[in-house]
Amino acid sequence: ESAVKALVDSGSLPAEVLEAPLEVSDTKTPEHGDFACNFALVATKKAGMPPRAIGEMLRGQLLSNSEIFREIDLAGPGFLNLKLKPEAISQYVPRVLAAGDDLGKTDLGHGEKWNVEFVSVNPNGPITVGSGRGAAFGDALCRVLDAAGYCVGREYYINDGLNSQQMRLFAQSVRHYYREALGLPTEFPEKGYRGEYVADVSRALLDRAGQSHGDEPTDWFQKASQDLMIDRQRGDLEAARVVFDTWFSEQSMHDSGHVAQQIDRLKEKGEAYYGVRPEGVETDADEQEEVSVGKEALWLRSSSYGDDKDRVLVRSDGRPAYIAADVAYLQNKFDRGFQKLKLILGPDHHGYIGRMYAACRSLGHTAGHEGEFEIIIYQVVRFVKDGKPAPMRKRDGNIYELRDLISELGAASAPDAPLAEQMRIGADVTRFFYLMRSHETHMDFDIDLATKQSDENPVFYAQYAHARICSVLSKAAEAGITPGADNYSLLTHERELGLIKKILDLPFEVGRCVADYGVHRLTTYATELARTYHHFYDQCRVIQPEEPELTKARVSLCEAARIGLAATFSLLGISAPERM
RNA sequence: GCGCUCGUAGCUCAGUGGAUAGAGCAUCAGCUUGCGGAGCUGAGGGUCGUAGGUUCGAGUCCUAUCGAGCGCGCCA
Repeated sequence: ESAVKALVDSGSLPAEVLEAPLEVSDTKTPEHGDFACNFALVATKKAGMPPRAIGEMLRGQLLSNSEIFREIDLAGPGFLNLKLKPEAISQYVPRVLAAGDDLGKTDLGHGEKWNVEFVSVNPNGPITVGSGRGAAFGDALCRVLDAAGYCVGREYYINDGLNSQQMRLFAQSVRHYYREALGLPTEFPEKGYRGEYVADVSRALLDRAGQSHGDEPTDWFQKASQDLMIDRQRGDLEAARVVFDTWFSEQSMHDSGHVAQQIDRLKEKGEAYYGVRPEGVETDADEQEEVSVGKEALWLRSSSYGDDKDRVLVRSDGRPAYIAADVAYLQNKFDRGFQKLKLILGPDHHGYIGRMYAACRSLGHTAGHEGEFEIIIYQVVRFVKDGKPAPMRKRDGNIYELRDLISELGAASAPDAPLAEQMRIGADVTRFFYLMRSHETHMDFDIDLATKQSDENPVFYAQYAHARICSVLSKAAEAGITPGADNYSLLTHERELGLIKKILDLPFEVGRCVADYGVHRLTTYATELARTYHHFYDQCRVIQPEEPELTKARVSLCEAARIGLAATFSLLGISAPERM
């Protein structure tokens, strides 16, 4: 940049070129040097000169007053290929050692308070493999945001509203099994929940609360079975190493009057009105009946904030609709001091974005990628098991649970290991597989393949590199050599320098993940870093008694690579084993 | 019908408007007096769905179109 300025100052280039963006990027092939600069191409129009002429001037300027460039080539249509002196690269090794576990951390976020809500599965079933993707993605994103200097609150919203029809149906299903176990007259509710876990809940209820509740109303069963289900969900998520700071109850906002308060506020602001469904919109039979009674629902003016249509806030029978609690919940998060709200939702929530953004705007807040509130949708993951798609619905009783996926993958990878070790490995593999793909792309998760081929799993490839380094380091330690060297300029081998550059990419990758939430890049990075280490290891023998200085420098580089791998694993929520 | 997402190697998928589009798996051929061979080296494999457009330059941005998935309730 200063080189460009100098050229402008000296009159060689017109001032307009300062408006052109200056970019320096990695190169794809080694012969293109360490970094490439396309400025000459970008600036050619502004300068009114051919790109190669600009490039030549820039090259001369950079070489004349720089101590870090070894060589600069002008290539192709006008790329500047910058080659750094080895010392300029190797000097970063001690900095990585000094950073240690903090490698990759930045202060991009300046401690800004962010709320990230994810998973938030209704408390009427265990965590499924479908929600597992959201769990792994949300958790990894939080880890990345933490590392980037944001103050992150991880939140789980419990849909425990007593007016929820789904939850009432679930409670009635539990009640049926409970009464059945006691021999009381009962009938399975229409469209009730049939999964095995429903009977589990009723049995747990018998254990915990005793046999005297057969005549309790649905409310009682809803509260009791919710609590049991939430405990189970929490356990499922912990098996995947996903933990939350806050488990927030929807019902608590109804109880405290917060929901009613926010509804009143919207009415006062003129954001809501009483009325019947607009003409020309289809209504079903039940609704016709209700409307004919002459009662009116309260509508939110969401269409004036970008939504397709207005939404019912309070039903004509006086019960608040689901979105009322959502509005109140949004406001509640802002009231708790969060500056930005992120909501991670599954692929069946596309239709949700418009109304939620509208609701947010009606509260006087901004929404969207740059706004105070943003919804991030992850795409479907399809599971193939025993050669056919695995169903994940809750009501057909055939649930594929996240917990089972973890234990299956763990058991397949290490059949002889103790259970705890299997669960650790299973969590590693499960998380890595979920995170390998961009959250915004559809993905297939082939269980048969993941279990059969687990030996050649990319997660083991990366972890193996870490274990290998640990082995080398302990071997070095036996010989009295620990990380830390006097002369890092001995690191001049192409693969040594390549490894250092790859380690230094980590903070850059973290920054990109924050920008577009593409945390899957870290799995790619982990694989690349592991490969770069294997390449180095293959050609550069680390421990050489006859070369004590070089050995010390290389041991230090090994430690730097270990730090880089461990930091990446930590961001992904994957373990960094010292032995495999 | 409307909206969102996706379409890249046999399969699953990476790819920051840049140079010869990459990885894993699968297939084939090699590498070990030595620090962990769960590794390394090499080969084959591509009309980036299709057609236009934007520009010095498009897998990437825009438009259209075809195909696949998901969503569109006074359910949550």
